[in-house]
Amino acid sequence: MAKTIEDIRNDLIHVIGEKAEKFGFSRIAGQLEGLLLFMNQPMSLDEMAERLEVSKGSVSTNIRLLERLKVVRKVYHKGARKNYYEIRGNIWEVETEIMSTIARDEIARVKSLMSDCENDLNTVKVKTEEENEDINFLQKRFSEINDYIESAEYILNLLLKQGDITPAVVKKITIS
Amino acid sequence: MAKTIEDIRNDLIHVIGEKAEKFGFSRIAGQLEGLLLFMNQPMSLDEMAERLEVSKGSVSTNIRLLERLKVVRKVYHKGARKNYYEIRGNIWEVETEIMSTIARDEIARVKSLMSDCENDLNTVKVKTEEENEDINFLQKRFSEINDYIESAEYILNLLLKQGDITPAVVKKITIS
DNA sequence: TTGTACGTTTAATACGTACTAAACATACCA
DNA sequence: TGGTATGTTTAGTACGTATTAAACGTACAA
Repeated sequence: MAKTIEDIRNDLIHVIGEKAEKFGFSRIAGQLEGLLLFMNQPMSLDEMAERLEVSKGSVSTNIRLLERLKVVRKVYHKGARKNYYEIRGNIWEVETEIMSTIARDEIARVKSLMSDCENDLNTVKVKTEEENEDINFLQKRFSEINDYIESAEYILNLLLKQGDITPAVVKKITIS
Repeated sequence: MAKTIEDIRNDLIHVIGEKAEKFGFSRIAGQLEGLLLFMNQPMSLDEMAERLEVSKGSVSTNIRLLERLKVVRKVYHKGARKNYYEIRGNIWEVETEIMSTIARDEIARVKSLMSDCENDLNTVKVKTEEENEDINFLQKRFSEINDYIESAEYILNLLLKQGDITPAVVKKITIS
């Protein structure tokens, strides 16, 4: 028995839902992204809830998460009280936006905490030779981490500086 | 009251533990990575369990996960029956290994499922004009996704082809 | 062969959190 | 003003899964 278009759409939505879970988002957030990616029309909260068979509350919460992440945006229908949402760009734009948001947040978190640890380490009163070795070792690690963070930021900025990255542009990336 | 070196090490282990959870690993897996990163000596299962105050079973399971991910490796102590583990490289090597593993696995998964969906779409019997538009739209999306995957693979291969990526090398990455 | 020291596996539990249903808030229309 | 249509918040529940404790397997030593 051949699949219908709706069957295939369901499969696609499911794939994106699982992808979302892998990257730390809820299943429904991913399914909403998938739904709007593979429907070529904006949808209301009620329509999305009905289509995915989930509660309206979940749709409300998760669609606003996607809005914050710049994955979807509201689109205004003339004389309609409902909110309609659509995907914000093509797949490349959406995915890189998500990725860079995750990366930026995590880099900021680690950076701040590492800085705290480095400061703490400077206040340690060294008594034994063993302690001294320990401190030197940790300082070597700090230096590695700082290098790593710097590199990650470099790549991130490189990609973000380009306004509109396309697959064609990506192939121009080289290590000279 | 100033912190001791062990206090600072605990903070560091905690940071890495949280990082692991953000990227879909268990807290203990991350804490083990952190522990071995910030101790400058190999440790046995029992030592790790005691130091982190977790069960030995958890350490066993999670350390083998880290071994599979090439984050840690066994190191043989002469005439010792215990297994000792140490971190497998510097922070850059460990982190990029983890990242590229995650990326490679997810790319493979999506690639295979998308291919299935594309095949299914070709078997759909088109009846209405509306259905035809739907199919064209989905095919446009497939093409976007394939481009995206191709780009991701390009970048991944670029990084992996270099045997030993260092922060200095990263700064040579440019979009020409 | 038996005992001991280790690593692994497993059954049960604990825990976080996504999700739902329902109450609530708000805006628009009659 | 009241009534209806919409979106949001929240308290409770369900569910997945990380973790533990204990049983188990295995290899070495005496």
